Amino acid sequence: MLVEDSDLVAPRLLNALLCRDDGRVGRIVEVEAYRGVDDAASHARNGMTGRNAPMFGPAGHAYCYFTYGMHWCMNVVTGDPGDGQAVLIRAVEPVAGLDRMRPMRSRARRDVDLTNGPAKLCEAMGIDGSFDGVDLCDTDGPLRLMSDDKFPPRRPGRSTRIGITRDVERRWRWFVTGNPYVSKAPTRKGAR
DNA sequence: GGTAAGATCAGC
DNA sequence: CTGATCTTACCA
Repeated sequence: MLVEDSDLVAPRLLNALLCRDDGRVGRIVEVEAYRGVDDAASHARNGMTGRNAPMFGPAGHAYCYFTYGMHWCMNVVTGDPGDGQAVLIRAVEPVAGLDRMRPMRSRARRDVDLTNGPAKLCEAMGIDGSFDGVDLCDTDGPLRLMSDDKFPPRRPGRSTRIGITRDVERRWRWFVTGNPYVSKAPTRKGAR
C-alpha cells in the first residue's frame, strides 16, 4: 500500500506519526512529493547516485540527505525499487518527548520553532545520516512511521513545493490546514 | 582536480 | 535579504 506514486502517498502521510525509539513522537503535518527520475526538482532526476541510492530502494525506508553544509532532511521512499520516488517530511507537530527535543533546538525560543521545517524536525528528533536507509516499518527500528485514530485530513491544504528552482509550478506540497507547525503559509499562487 | 549549487535556517 | 558551511555531482 505504500508502494505507489509519491503524489498519491504524500497527502495520506498527513497526521501519521513519526516515532523515535526514545519516545520522541511527531505528527506529520506537511509533506512534499518528489516523483523520481522524471521530476526535475528531485534528487533522483539524474538517476541513482551514491547519495540518493535509498530513493531507489524499497518503499517504506528512509532517505536522509545533508544539505547547505549543515542540515539533514528526511524522506519516506514510496515507489517500487528503481522508481526513485519519495516524500519529503517538511513539518511535524510534537506530541511526545518535547523535553528531549528542546535541548536539540536550543535556538528555538518558542515550541512552534522546534519542528516547523524539514531540517528543524530532523534536528529536534535527532535524525541524521545514520538513519539513511532504515526501514520505517520495522517495529524494532530506531525510527518508525505509525498511525493512530487520527486520519489524514479529508481536504488537506495544497500548494507548490518550497525551496526548489526547477519544476516550480507543480502543486506537490500538502499540509494540515491551520496547523501552527506548517513551515510556511501557502503561497498565493497555487495555494488553496 | 575544480567548482557551482543546494528539497535550509537564523539573524539583521 | 544575506551569510553560514560543506558535501555531492558534474564537467574538464
